[in-house]
Amino acid sequence: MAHHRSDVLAHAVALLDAHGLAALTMRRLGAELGVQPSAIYHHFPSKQALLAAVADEILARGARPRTAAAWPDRLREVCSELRHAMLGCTDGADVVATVWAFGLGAAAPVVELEKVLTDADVPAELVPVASRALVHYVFGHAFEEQTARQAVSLGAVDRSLESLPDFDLGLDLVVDGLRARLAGS
Amino acid sequence: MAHHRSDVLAHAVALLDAHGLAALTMRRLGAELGVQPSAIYHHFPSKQALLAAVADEILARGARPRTAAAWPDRLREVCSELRHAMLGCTDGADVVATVWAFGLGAAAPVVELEKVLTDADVPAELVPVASRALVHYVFGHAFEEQTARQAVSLGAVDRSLESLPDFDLGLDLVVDGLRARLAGS
DNA sequence: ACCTGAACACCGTTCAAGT
DNA sequence: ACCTGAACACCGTTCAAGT
Repeated sequence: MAHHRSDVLAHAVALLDAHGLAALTMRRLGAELGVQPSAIYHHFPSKQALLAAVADEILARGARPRTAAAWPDRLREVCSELRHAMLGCTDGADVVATVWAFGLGAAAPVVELEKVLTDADVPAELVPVASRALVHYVFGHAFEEQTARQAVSLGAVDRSLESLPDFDLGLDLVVDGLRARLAGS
Repeated sequence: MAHHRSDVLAHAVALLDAHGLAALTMRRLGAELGVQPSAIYHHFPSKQALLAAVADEILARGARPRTAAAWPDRLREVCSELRHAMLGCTDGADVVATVWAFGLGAAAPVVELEKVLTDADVPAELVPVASRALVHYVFGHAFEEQTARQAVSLGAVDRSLESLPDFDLGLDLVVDGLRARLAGS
């Protein structure tokens, strides 16, 4: 039977979540779909394009309602959603951060952060810097957490995970820095 | 003629810098050394172990003298050195961040940041959070900058690089957040 | 100590051809 | 529109054997 782009994408996300990025292979994905590897190229021009769609799907699945009113809380809401969306899928942080850095997708969180900052009357020249500083922190934190957990479970390293720093506290450091800058202007 | 571990490592770094992570292959590295791929396993137990050594070497080559006295400047000095060390080698940010997250190496910058923070009488429970927030920012920023540059030069995407945010300004956001927290205690 | 040679179990991508 | 089958040019890793 014939598949659609959405079928291929759904199976790709399922494969990623079940067995990690190393297992998300055009050949394994083909096998999962009962199809030759080359058939996937009818739906996606390259593996990179497939991964970009996977990254967007991971973010879409992590969407949550917005409730906060004050801008610091709105920033925390967006960052927290981004973090949980990535942690919700095996190797999610790696995939999303890479796709975003390549400029191929996963841009929604940054766009939303920029909107929140603009709404908060943050000076225009500070908006891109601040929004990027926030996502750099979120990506870095989630990537470390996810990778360290895998390293331990693979037995590659005997690292204590208790000392993994608190996400919210570090985030507040950036938010507070921004707040201090606003108060001073 | 026989090679030493240091020869293999030097050729690995040269290969990475010249052609990127995708080209740093056990087979290509063997060819570069005039040796069978399997010979490399005499010097490194796995490619992961080789990459860990490469990451440490990238950091070692980027070492600079320390001159700052005040703790905010000392933090900036360490972060700036880390950033330039990674940007100084093709795919350096990717390699260093991944090795560090796996807990296999590249730990020196975090250790040094923790020392600076401790010297500055930052509360002990804040030291690991703050040092990690700083490296998460530096890794995220450098990875984006390096990856975006590659994407553009590969023609994979037509993204303006002018809007790449200023590194120091974003870093000051985190430092200021830390400063605000100290003043409040 | 350092390396060869061969094998095993894989990759992404292309492309003519089929339905 | 969606897929097959075969090919091309690769991967990391293991292991017995050589010097």
